[in-house]
Amino acid sequence: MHLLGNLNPRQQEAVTHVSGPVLVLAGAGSGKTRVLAHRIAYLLGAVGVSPYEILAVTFTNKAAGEMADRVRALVGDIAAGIWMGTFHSICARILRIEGRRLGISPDFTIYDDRDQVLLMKQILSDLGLAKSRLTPAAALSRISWAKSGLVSPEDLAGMVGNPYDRKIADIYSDYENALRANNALDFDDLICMPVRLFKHDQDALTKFAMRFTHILIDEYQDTNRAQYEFVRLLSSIHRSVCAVGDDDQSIYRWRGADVTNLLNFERDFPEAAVVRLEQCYRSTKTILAASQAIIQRNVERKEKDLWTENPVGRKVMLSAVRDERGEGEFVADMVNKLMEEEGKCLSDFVVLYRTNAQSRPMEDAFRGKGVPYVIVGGIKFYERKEIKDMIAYLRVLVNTRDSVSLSRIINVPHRGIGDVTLGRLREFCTDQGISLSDGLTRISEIAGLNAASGRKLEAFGSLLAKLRRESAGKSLENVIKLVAEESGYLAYLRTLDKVESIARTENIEEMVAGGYEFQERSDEPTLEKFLEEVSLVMDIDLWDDRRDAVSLMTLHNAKGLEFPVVFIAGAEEGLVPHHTSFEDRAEMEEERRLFYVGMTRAKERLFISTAAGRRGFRGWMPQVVSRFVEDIPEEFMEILASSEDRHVPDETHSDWGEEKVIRIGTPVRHAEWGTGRVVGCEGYGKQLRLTVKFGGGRVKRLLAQYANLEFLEEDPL
DNA sequence: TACATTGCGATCCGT
DNA sequence: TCGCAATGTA
Repeated sequence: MHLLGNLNPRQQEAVTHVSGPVLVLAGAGSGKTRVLAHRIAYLLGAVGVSPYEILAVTFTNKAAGEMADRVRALVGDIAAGIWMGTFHSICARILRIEGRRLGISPDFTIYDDRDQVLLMKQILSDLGLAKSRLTPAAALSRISWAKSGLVSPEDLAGMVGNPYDRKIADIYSDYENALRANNALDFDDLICMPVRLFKHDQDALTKFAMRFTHILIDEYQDTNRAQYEFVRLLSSIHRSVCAVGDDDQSIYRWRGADVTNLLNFERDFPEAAVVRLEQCYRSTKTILAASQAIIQRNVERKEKDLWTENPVGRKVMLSAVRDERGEGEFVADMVNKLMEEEGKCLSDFVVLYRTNAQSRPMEDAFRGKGVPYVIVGGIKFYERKEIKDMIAYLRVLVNTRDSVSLSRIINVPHRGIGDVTLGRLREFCTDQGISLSDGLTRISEIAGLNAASGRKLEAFGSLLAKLRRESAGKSLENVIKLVAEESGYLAYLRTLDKVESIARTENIEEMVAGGYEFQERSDEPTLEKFLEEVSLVMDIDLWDDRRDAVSLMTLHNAKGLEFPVVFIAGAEEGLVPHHTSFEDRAEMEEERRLFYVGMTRAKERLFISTAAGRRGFRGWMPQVVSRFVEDIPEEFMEILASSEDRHVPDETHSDWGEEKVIRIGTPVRHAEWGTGRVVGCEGYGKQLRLTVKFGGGRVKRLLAQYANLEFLEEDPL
């Protein structure tokens, strides 16, 4: 039958075991996406399950869309109506329907981190903590940790022996009240609130737990406590959960993900079948072996035995470059070379890095060499100032209680309403227990307000009333146009200098187009749904993999993707592993998994580059090769010598002995091996180790102190 | 009281 | 490099 065609026996088992819980331990490239798609198709086509009964959770919205396409290709339109999406989008959907049971109005706003910080600043200043060492972001980070672990303010306050948390608990409590007053939810709320609903409202739980006879969850290793609880509750009746994941690819611990959800699946569902997918269809034998050598150094992991029938392929290439510019040039040159010599096309390549800041020099090199590229991530479209402003207007139209958005736009464009006037309005509203929006209708009652400021507030109030009146019944596209025009925002942009003005006006036009596109595509093209989508889109969702360009993204964004040729840039101590992880063994293991995820994205070719130094915000910093590279056995790796014109600037030196200048590319002579070149440099001081490539292709790793190397001033080659 | 300017500080990963 | 807070100016 075609629903099982081309699946190996393990995969078939994962697809056809539909009578109870299944844990699918899926190694990198083992075809888990196919398994999930086939399982859904099998449920619909062979078992006769209604699409209405299926809930499928994916890690990105993009993955959900692709899953839907694959299922449709297998069984056709009977797949329509499946609930498929990320935890956040599925939970938002549940809350729009059932939120009222928790006192959440369906027109709630979703606050992103910028909104959260603005709200938190207000709270800290109300508590007299504005000048304290506690930053809004730090408080929010602790609160987010609590929420994603389902820890309430009371729980947090009760945690013994932590005075810091006692203080945070008060802030947490105020923060929650403020969110409710604003009719707003943060990202963590989207998950916790349905959990709270299901725990306290048996009717609501029964309704959904009865409905979803089959639940599938991808990337289960990266679920957090709240998401785990959500799944546990929803599956409490039918117990038919199919969890797919790989503990070696858990890379979101820092965001509250808890890999024990995966490791303890069999404890939670003792009747579970466990299927291991260990045949890798993606990578060459060499890439697989090299990546296994690295991940096997982790202590906290399940042992697995991945294998492949793919060819041996080429060795992993390590390129030692001078600095970030040299790295960019190396990658761009190699892209050109492989396109010319091996017939690769632009979309075959991806460049992966640890931090978004690394994209800049990479872009410069690509632009300089005329290689088309797309960047995934960085500054999001919806985070641009003018777009956030427009969204704030739209939010205020939908949710009149949203004071964070209202504060954002009350003086944008300039209306002569400053901090003092806004402060008086805010104070009045807090006293009266009303929203800022309601306060605008009672301006005459506000104490200490001069007549001019009062009139300005009045004018802003009537603007909002007018926008509300005129937007009623209009299409999404026209509402956005209306707001841009009537608010004076477009006129304001025209007063800016030319370049700025044009770029930002274009962004607003792009947003109008986005609104039009949304209303064409969505089955429910409301302003609420549009704002929800805008809040929940991920950078990777917007990435077009068919576009004729090299992709640039972070290692995190690469999860779940694959490419014929992968470049991992910045394989250096401090980047991967990131310096913030040095002190913590668990975090270090996560860095290793991250590097592993990057390596296993590659199908045919894997390039790793490492720079001798980088120009940071404090000038030139010497860099050291990542310990992960060190763990790749030499038989799987080939070191590319750097070209002759690459030199480390003179200020770079080891602190070993006298100040010797060690450059990538520095010529050396050894009594036994003859002349060669430094192609890599690791460690500091007495630990300084050099990788030297000698004539005849011999590569030696040497402890510099004892190597008896002669560093040559003149290049003999 | 609002708005422009300068200077400083922080800068991982992201729903 | 960029965004924001303190400071200066209208």
